[in-house]
Amino acid sequence: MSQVRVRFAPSPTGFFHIGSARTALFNWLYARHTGGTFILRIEDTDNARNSEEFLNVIYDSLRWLGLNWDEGPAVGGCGGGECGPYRQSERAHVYREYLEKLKATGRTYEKDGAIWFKLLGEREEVYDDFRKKTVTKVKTAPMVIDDAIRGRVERVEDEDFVIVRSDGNPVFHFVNVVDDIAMKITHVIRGEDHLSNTSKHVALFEAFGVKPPVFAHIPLILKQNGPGKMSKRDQGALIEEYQKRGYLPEAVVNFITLLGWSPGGDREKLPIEEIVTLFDLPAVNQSNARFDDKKMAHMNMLYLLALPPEQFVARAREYFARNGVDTGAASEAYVAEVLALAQPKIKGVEELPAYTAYFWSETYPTDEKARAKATGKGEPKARLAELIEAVRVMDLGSDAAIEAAIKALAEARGLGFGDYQGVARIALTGLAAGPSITSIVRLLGRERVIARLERFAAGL
RNA sequence: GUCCCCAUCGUCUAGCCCGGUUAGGACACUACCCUUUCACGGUAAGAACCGGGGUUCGAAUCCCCGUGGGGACGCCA
Repeated sequence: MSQVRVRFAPSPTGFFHIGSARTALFNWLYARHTGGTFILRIEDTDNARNSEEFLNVIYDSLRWLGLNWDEGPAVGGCGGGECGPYRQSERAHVYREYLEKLKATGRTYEKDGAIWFKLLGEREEVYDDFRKKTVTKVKTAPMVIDDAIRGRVERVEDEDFVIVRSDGNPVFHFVNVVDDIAMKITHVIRGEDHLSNTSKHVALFEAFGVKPPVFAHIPLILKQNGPGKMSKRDQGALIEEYQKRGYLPEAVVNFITLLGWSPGGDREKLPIEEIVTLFDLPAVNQSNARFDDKKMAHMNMLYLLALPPEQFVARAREYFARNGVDTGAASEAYVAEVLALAQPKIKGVEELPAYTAYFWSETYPTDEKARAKATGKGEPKARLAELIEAVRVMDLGSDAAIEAAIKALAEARGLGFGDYQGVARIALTGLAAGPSITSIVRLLGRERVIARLERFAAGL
């Protein structure tokens, strides 16, 4: 059995979206599963839409997701290889060479300054009512596509098509096939939107006298709301966005793996090594999947929860730095402790700034609804006054000590812990929800706690 | 319009290939439990085999038709 060689061939014409990410991922998984080679090829044949910025987004997103390429543009330790260059804009000489080969077989002709690929068969002029023009139809035998996911698919290709534009630039169908031949690609794993193109590609492979690779057309990702496939403009479509929002790449990878593939049974969260072991083409679904941001967020939470605290803190710090979240004069240890406290409570790192604001500064927003609710019943002023007195002499050395002190206070008055917890929380944090009140008191320290309680009581 | 692909809870899916299940899990939603708030966790509930024909003792599973969804029909990729 020859070595598996797969390629991911994006074109840098826009931001890197989730559909591209999954195509890249499935190619990568298949390469890793089979011990094959994962090639990155940049399809930047001149169309005036390519940009260096988008190219970097591709590199950046792939690396963030952990999809390292074995051959391709040399970036950050990835890439290199025998079949370069890997940017189509640098492969003009290859296309010229293959074009000559094709010309020699008599399968090309010129028309309107462009070079066309000639199909074999009887021809007739037909008026196409849909496209409102006369076209030349060719009676050809159906092209057979051997698809690892869909089985045998037949499609009739019945019109010649352009392979080199009148400006001299070769067209996608041509360069795609030429590069797949030149790079010895064995499996073409791509989105189902290419299935209809595949008959063109098979015709080209045959014209070159090359056995076509195994095709594997994976289902599309549909937009969450409304009809159609996910596009770059849809909510949650861009990989960059998850990166910015502090999602864990492992979680994103795990989630998109599950869009169109399943390890079988009840399992969903599984380490990438295991996905690599279990992944195979025939197990890929044939039906399109609708994107679901809630489930994505849930997967992220699962990974966040499982992260060792030091790692969580490191990621959170990085997020803070990137987003200019100011932790004031807080010490490293204090910041780490606050973040670790938040880890099991939040769904995503992006919630952190709002969730922890009161730990960094004396000016933090107050949730007025929560304030009204917390102070609307009982005797908040009295509870606050009692608490202030208690805190003055309280042992703040541990959560347990604080808890014991508040419980003792409550008991002495025939009240419950909750009678103090509620007002204390809104006074100290401005929020209805958060970490345990004992931890908040301990971390804030006596002075700040008393000051905040007094200030809050004065406002009642 | 033509061609191609697809069809299990609202969503992602297991089961389908190799017919016999109380059709399973997860997200979301609801209730309850845990609890010091909020989460997490736990328990429970609701929720699906697109329709119609076949084949068969028996069909989610095999076949056909319909319908629905998606894609392609560029000198874009």
